[in-house]
Amino acid sequence: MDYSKTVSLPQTSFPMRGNLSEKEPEIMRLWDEKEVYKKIQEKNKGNASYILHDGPPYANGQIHLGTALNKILKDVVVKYRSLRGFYSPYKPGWDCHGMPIEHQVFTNEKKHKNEVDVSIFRKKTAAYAKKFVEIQKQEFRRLGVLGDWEHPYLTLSPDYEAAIIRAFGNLAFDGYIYQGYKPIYWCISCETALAEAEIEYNDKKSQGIYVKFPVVGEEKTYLLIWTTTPWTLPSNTGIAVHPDYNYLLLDNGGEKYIIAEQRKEAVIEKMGLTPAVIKKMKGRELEGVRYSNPLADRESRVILAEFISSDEGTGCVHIAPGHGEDDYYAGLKNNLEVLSPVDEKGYFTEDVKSFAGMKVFDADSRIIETLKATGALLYQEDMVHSYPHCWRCKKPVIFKSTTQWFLKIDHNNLRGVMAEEIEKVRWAPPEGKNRISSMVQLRPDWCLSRQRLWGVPIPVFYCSGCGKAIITKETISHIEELVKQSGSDIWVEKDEKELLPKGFTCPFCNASEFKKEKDILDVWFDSGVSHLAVLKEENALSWPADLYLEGSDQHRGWFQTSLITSCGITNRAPYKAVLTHGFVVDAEGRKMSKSMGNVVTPQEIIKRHGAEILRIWAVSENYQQDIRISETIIKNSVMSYRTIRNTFRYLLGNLHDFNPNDAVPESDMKEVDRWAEEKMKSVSLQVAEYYESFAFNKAYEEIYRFCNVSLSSFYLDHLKDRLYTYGKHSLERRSAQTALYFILAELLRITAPVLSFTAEEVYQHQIWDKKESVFLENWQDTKAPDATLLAKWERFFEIRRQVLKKIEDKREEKIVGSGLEAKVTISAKQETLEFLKGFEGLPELFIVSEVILASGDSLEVTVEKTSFGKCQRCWICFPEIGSSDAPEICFNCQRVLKEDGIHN
RNA sequence: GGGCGCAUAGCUCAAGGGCAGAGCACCGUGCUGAUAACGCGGGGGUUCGUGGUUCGAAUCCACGUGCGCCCA
Repeated sequence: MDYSKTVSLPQTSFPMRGNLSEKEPEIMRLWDEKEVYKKIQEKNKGNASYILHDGPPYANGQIHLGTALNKILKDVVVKYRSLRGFYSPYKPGWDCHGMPIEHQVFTNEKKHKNEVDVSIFRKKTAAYAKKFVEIQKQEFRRLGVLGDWEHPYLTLSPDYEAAIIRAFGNLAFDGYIYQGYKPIYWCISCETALAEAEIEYNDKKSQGIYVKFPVVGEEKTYLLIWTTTPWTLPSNTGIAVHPDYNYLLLDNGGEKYIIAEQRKEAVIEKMGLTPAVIKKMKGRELEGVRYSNPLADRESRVILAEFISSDEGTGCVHIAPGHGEDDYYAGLKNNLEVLSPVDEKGYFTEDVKSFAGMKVFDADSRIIETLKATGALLYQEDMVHSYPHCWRCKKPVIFKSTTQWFLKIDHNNLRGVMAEEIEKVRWAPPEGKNRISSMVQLRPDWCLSRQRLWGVPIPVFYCSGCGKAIITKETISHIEELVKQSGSDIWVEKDEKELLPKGFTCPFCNASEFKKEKDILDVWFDSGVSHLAVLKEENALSWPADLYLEGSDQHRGWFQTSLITSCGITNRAPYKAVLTHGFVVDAEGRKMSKSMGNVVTPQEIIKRHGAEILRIWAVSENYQQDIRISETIIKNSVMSYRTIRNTFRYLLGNLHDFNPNDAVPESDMKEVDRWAEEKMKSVSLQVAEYYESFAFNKAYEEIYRFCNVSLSSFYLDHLKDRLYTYGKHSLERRSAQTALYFILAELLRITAPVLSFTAEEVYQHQIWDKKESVFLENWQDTKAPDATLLAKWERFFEIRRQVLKKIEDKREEKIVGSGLEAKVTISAKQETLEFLKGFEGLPELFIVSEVILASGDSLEVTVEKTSFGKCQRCWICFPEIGSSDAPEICFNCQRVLKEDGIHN
């Protein structure tokens, strides 16, 4: 007889292979159709809330692995919290204004800033941004991220823009906003001021020149300076020396030079000079020394500064406060004049007589010629150095001074408030606190002005009568209202009369004619007020956020801009905790770039393996460092996915004829089944702890090891006999199924935050009572596991390992094949024997046919081939097999067949 | 150039002064009632390098190299 027909083998329609790239979209449809996200919120409404505020990705281009990683991590956090019963809505957002989009649309249109109708152009940039919002939205959803995708926040929506205007107004009323003349990065090609974030450093070829600045009143005595930007020399209004350095007066046969002692060797060697030292003095002694500018009819003086390098130059530093940040601050301290005789396109203005009309970079060589001609040039060399470039057009930028709007960081002790608030925030990893602290300590005022088209206008009017800037409660709330109704385009489309309240007159001079500001706000201001525009505006959300979760670059970006606006307006940080992750790099740890050809996209991984694999990758790496990705790493994720999937399949398959009503009370369960439940509980608690502390890789590993080690290699393997060959309704089989059911339900819940698609797929395959989605389940508050029981079994596993090893030895000797052919003899001390006797069914636990216990001095395991015959039904060897009572199958199986009504 | 951080098996991660470990991959093997599945066993390490502290260093210190982020 074919006894395989009489055993209870696993049955399930849950396929072994995931076929994820096709299956996942089906599951997404299920989530959509059943409105799972909405129902999760309804389920948890009224409970304690946990708000993760989404940092808005920039609505430009398709998502990359970095954005995918970020969204997956956020999703894990939110799903975990939601399963735990927290009210944890997730409202995704997008950053929609700004230069990259503007630049892209200009490129598409093949037009320049000055050739477009601003109003029409802004419609195009808006359309462009919205297009990518849709594209990215689909891509994010494809990752399995649940959220309020129907109602995301967009920084270009009228409500949001109105919130920006209001935030700017509030900061202005409190005195944080001022107009300043200050050097800023300026791209002469894009004709715009650039934020620090818009700068990238690349190598640039420059002329390094050594220039003699004649000391007034001293015959043929010169301060020797070194610069790599000759064009800034006409704007020189000071020379800085370090107060503590030694300076030398050198005699080079007629001419005398002043340079720092530490720079002497390097400088004279380069120029082949052999001067004599006439005098040595401290830098501070030089303060106030007057000199004349070889390129301008101007006298200036020597100042002191600490930032002077002893590694390059001459120790005498050319200061042009209009063309450099250090220069600006040094000048500010010493009351130096700020000159910036350069127009928006980078041409010298009439203020520079000899070079007016020349582009600054072109002027370099003319200036060098002039210096040469007048004998002011001592030395000249080509050099390549790291120099700031525009991130868009990749051309070198300049420092240029213009009138701009600033947010003052030291007003109202804002810097101090920020420092205090930083202390209260939980930074993960903790290094983040240090990082943002030092940045906040050192950061300059925030330049908010951008000379661009695509953004929120700076809501300021200038009185035509007195020229003063107007920012009043009246004007701001009027503009805010207009923007709320019509969007910020109204600023461009309407004239001043229409943008101001009826009959508005200048509070300073009563005039009634005004000019509106043309600049727009830095796009970082947009996202920097999201906590106000989104968290404070939406009833469903709350402020401050429980968590911000972004890449570590946002210490300088969003974490900081949000902190500034929040502390400025509310005196508090907008977040309670900040979690950061590193950057995605290739297999060798190098960053991905098109030119390196090492870019991996989420789209291709999803297509080949499914989003679930990407989710596994995201959580199984230690995301606080750089996160590598490669074929091998993805293969690893695929393999571990299969293991977990198969575990689920096996659980489902062995529960096909089980109903929760069949569950056996705990007191009637076999001890090993109780062990399995206790083990599950301990894993579950551990995993919750890991989720709680954002240690997702540890959570995943815990789950994986449970499936692989506890279940697959021991518990499920040993259970086969009981599940397959015992009576269908027997207590033994039901006891096992009771444990399996418990484990399946628990495993689904703890796995769902990560393996969302698969958990849902499994959940839908359950045949008993269930909710519409696994995400509508509630995480059970697990009781502490029975530690004594777990410890007892740990000791058993030690012995089991030795038994398995001995069986393997005999297998190599070709004495046994299957473990069921083995007879195991364990000799040990009495205590150990007693311990082993405490286990019911040792042969089943070792998956062998015979276990003999014998006393001995120490633990010793011997294995031989059993002399019994093999039962044709359960494959275990029994002494009765071959006898007339049991020619083929064992007594147990005979009884089972009778019980189950099967006759042979 | 400066600040912050990272570096342990082919891969992902443990061990934070006391024998360098797990899972995967790989190799071998068993089973054929989880079968593109499952079980068992095995090999695999200059703990990035150099120097120091220490009875003892992957671990602490210094310097260096490589990589990443941020800044100049």
